[in-house]
Amino acid sequence: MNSEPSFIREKIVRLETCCREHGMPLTVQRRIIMETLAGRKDHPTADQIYDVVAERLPGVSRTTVYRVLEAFVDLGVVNKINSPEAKSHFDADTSRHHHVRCTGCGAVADVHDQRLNALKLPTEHASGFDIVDYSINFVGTCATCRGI
Amino acid sequence: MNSEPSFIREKIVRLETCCREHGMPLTVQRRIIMETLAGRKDHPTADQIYDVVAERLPGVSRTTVYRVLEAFVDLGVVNKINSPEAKSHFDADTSRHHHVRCTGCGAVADVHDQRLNALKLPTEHASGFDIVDYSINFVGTCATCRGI
DNA sequence: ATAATTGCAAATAGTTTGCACCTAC
DNA sequence: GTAGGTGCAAACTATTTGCAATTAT
Repeated sequence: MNSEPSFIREKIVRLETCCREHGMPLTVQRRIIMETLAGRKDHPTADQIYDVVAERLPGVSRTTVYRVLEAFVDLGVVNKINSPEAKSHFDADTSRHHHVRCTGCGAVADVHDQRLNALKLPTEHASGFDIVDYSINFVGTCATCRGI
Repeated sequence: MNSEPSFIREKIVRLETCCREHGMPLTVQRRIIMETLAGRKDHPTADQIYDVVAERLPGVSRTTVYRVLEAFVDLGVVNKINSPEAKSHFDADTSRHHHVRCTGCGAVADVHDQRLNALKLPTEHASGFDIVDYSINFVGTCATCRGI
């Protein structure tokens, strides 16, 4: 219908590089799963991605979607997001950013705020952890759940 | 063997109050599940709690442990912790604190640091969320996984 | 007394695995 | 050509549900 947005293209290019570096073939499945995930601003579950992918690629296996997403996480091109629900959510945006979760409906939105990216890492923490990164989970209520 | 540590007693007292306020009977199961969870510094899963509780209370049902923990979360006396694994972890410490997760083995430790509790909440966020709280997930490597 | 909770058994949701066939390089 | 990926069916893990029996207040 129309040409692909540039941020999706960039993600695919990065994936191509990554796959080549790791001797992993870039299959149709991998390409389409990445295009699908990169095109979304929410943080879909594996199953939600599967549903969309299955339309463009009839016959894909749910298994493949799970495996490919896991592979992307291992490659570092996709992040797995913690959620109080049982299922995993995925995010193709691997730059440092944070999330707000609505206590009402569970919706998640990104929080991009430079001031939050300068947190001083607690180095040499008491329990002996070597801390390298962080992300903040904000908790609140979304506009819909506040009844606005 | 010995008397119960005071922080466990305090938790139980708080639970008693909470149950009374909500017209919920304080059953043996609830008491023991709370004692078990409050006595631990790691962040056990429902199943891990079940295993311990089952020793003191032969015949408890796994179902009950799941239900009771969920009830505690609803009461606000226990927190459910997000984890990249499929299973939920629980924490009887509901004061504001943060967590570090080891990328190697998945171990989680608490991070208590006053300086991290003064973060300015992004109010009236672009996406219309009303933000009321937050917690920080640090990511790093634990001493064991660093091979120390 | 009685309203709520518990235990059981069975169901469900999400995810993983083993293996034969297929495909990108 | 060949290493690695994919699809299928079945297994598995974590969690939930309906319901009759039980218990705290």
